Amino acid sequence: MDKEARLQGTTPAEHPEALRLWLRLLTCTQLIETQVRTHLREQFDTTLPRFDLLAQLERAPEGLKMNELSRRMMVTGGNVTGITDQLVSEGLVERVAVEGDRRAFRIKLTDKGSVQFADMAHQHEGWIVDAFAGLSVLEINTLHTLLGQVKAQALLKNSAPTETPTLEI
Amino acid sequence: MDKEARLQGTTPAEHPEALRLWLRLLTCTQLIETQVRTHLREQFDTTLPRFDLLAQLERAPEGLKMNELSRRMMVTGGNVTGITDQLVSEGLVERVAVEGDRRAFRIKLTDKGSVQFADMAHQHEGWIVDAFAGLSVLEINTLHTLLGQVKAQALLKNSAPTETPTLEI
DNA sequence: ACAAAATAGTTTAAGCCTAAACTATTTATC
DNA sequence: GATAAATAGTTTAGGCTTAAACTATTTTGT
Repeated sequence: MDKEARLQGTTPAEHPEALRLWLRLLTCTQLIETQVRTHLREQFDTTLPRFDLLAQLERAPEGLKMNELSRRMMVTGGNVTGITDQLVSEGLVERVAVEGDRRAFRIKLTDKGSVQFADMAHQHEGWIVDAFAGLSVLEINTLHTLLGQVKAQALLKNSAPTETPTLEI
Repeated sequence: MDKEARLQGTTPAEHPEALRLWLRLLTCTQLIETQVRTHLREQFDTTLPRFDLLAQLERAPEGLKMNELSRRMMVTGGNVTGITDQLVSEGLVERVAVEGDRRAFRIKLTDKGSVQFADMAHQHEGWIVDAFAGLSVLEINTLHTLLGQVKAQALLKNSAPTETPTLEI
């Protein structure tokens, strides 16, 4: 928390627009997330974090190390350990030893996991398209661009001086 | 889940923009939320759900019933029970009997809660202003409007046929 | 009036998530 | 080479969240 940030932080009720936007952003995310969670539970008897982990692995055919998964999913390492344990016990992912570093290993999708994820991902895309069905492609892209600026600003603050999360593609 | 929604849902990889936007929306919300949680913990030794509950009460001087709090906070009743219990034990809110309905009561801010919240809310606004410091007021308002359309669409789907959440002001 | 249904709120079991402390291994430094 | 520091991952304690089952009370329908 540097001095400039603290000064900004103490400015009172001067920008009601920002607060209003934040509440709306939160509402939108929460509404869509709730829908996705419900669909995942009802149609696939699974959860969003499990789906997220599989989605990360699907884009990394050679597998990912735990700390890489943790960074990309933007959650703590301990959290990834727990979710991975479950997916391993369900036979959807596996831990593979890393050559030359006995501390680490890579998490990889199994064939079973790969098949199962493909089905879920297909449905998932439909739910998301539905969620934004009220917007034109142009509006969607405008939103994406503006949120890009929000993201850039947030990354400045969000410590992690060495690396940047890549939840997104 | 009506037939039309299912048909839309099965449309494959036709709108990559929607998925991309969703991931970015999620990233932005998560980054800002993490910052707010960290600030609340470090500066006030409290949590976001506790802050949220107080914020709802602050706008309702006459207090709110549990189901009303639950609806506005967009969380389940059981959740509100737990958070309320803590805030009661900290002396920040109180349960007040409702005239003529022995099942219900109102949750109200205590004087202590009111004072404590005022301080937090002031800081909180600063953190949020900082989070959107990369955008002009015009851009903030554009985002707000576009997200309004997202919200409207999400509310259509999000069941709750009788009432609409009001997390926002 | 009374039984059935609805409503207000709580409890329970299970999963998610975090920060902090921990183990094991590797890398850096002298 | 021996020690210190850094890194990879796990464990632990505690809080958040949910869905479903539960208690108590009120409303509805007859």
